[in-house]
Amino acid sequence: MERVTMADVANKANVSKSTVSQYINNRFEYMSLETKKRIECAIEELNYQPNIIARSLKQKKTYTIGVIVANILHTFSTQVIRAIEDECQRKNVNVIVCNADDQPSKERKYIETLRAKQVDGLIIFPTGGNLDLYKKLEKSGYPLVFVDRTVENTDITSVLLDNEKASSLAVDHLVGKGYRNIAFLTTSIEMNITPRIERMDGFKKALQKHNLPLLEQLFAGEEIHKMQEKMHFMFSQDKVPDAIICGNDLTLLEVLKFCRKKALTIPTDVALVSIDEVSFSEIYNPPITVVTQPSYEIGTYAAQQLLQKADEHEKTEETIIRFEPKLVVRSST
Amino acid sequence: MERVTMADVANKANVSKSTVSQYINNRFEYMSLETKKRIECAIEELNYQPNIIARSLKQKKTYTIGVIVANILHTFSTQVIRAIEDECQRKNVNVIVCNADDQPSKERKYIETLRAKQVDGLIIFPTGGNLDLYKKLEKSGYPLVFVDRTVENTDITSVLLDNEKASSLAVDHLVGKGYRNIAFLTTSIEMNITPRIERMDGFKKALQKHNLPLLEQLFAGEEIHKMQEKMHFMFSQDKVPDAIICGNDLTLLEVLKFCRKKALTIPTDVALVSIDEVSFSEIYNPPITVVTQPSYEIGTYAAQQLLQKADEHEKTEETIIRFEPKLVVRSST
DNA sequence: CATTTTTAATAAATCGGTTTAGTTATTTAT
DNA sequence: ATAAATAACTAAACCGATTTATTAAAAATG
Repeated sequence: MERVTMADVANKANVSKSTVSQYINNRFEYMSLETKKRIECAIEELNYQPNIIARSLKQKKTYTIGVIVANILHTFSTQVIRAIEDECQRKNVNVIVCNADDQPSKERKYIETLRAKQVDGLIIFPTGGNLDLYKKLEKSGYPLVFVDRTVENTDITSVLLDNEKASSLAVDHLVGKGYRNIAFLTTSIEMNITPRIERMDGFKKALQKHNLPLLEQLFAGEEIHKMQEKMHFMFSQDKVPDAIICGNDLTLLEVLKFCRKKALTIPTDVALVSIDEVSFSEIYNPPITVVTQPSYEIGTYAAQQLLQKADEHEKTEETIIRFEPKLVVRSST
Repeated sequence: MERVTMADVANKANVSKSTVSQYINNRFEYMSLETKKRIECAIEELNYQPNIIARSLKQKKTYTIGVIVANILHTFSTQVIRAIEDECQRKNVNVIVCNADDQPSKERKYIETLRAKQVDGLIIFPTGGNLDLYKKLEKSGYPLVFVDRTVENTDITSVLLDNEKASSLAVDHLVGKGYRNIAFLTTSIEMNITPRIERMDGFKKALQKHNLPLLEQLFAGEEIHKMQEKMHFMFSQDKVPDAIICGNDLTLLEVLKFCRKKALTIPTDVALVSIDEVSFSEIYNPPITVVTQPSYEIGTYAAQQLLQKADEHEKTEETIIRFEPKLVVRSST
């Protein structure tokens, strides 16, 4: 347990700490070959490993970034995180992931502890509930990138999907297939969460584009545990939907649960399109048509943006970067 | 960006750094109420936040643990991680999660960088490929807990499922339902990975218990990308399986893919039991019978064990802790 | 009133590195 | 032969906290 320090190495090799430090940082210019070898041996023998904490303190860099995800349960979140981690590993940066569980208070706490831990920057899937903090971070020039969602009244770089287009792709496809009573369902839109709002808007615009009526009972943003009830209501109206667009993966699960309960056959009783990919879309009976996000690209791009900011400490010009959704047609439509 | 330090607060409040430190650590005993208030104000005004890096350096504690998961793609892994994070949050400890991607070299690298980062302990889903390092850590008394897998020739605390029982539950159930040609399929068993080996063994023992023959062609541990081929082979033999036990969730996905390709109806053509829960088991057509692990309990327990070791720095007595699997019968059998 | 104890606070060492400004000794240039 | 340049190092300050030993003043005790 007794850790070996640089001083121990210096002693053993009969040089000063400074020289060992030079060695550790691969600055061999001012060091004889003989010295270099002695240090090498000492490190080997003592099994020395530098204390990164000490280095971080002096250098004011931790080579660590934080990721605060609003809700880790979304498949999209996990994929983006995966991409961020890969990109950071390439750049030799560590990642600490925190899940805010959709609670602004948790998000706030994580932002604060991660800053206290001196992480070099933050990638946040913002809950939207901490505008003051976001602004404070922005003003202080702290490296910050938003993913999946934007926050109004800030100029923080945000990397996200062209959500309206995603809805439009789904609607175009369904209309093309002859469906006319298209419903749109998503998780709660109370909190002004970008993708939900934009996908809903995109849905409405797309319906208008096709000259389809906008029926109140055919779209809803509802909390997950009230969704069954909501669908029950939808299907008890006179205009029963012949197709449903699920605003995200969690919604899809609820819709499938409902279909199973009501013994609705897909796609004959009702067609289904999910925005966001799910693990089982290909192997489900029937396989499910989805609009996918390029989540890996989004994550990679976000990480690159952040690392660039953390490195150069300059603002990058663009503030909102949109990625293109893609329709993958399967048998649920 | 210019960070406020304790010295700044001390200046503003007209006290020494020491006193501010006492304040930060809630040791108000030797401090007048007046001083306390002055410090409070100064902190408020300057918006001071302690630098945890500096604290860690002195205290030799980072209040951070590392989790190195062999393969993050398993549902089980993500659930365990979730539990670990929850437990650690309760104890005000941060978690850094790393994915070794089943590669011992990556695992080694992560162990080393996390140690260099001075994390207070490690929870590892071991790849099994770094015995020397495991032993070194064990010998040095470094807090360490294994999850999901054990490693032979070490006495490192391991928290895992009673895997043999899991297989036995599945077999008992299938035999009870009248299935006789039961196949067992899992991902590669080359690397001696505990759950795969034990589940396979459990499967064989259970067959023997029921006096069923052990047919070579009805069990396999195969790499994921060769699995379709393997199943093709299985189903081209004279004794075609009437039931398949999937050794884990990734295997289940492959089996379902195969069933879809070959238009096999579940459970009439072939019954299915999956060891490990998946997100879609309830909503699949048909819903899938699974043997679940108490992954949340496993994760919580592992975290508790580790935090205890990190705190008290004593060995806990038990080395292998097994949790009970549970059969959840659905319509795939 | 002198002495001890308690209270309230501080100076300085420390953690384990990095970095800057020197210091020798040797070599090269003048 | 002397000055300048270079090679090969090192001492000491520093990062921002914690902690130990110490001090000065006030309060309690005999």
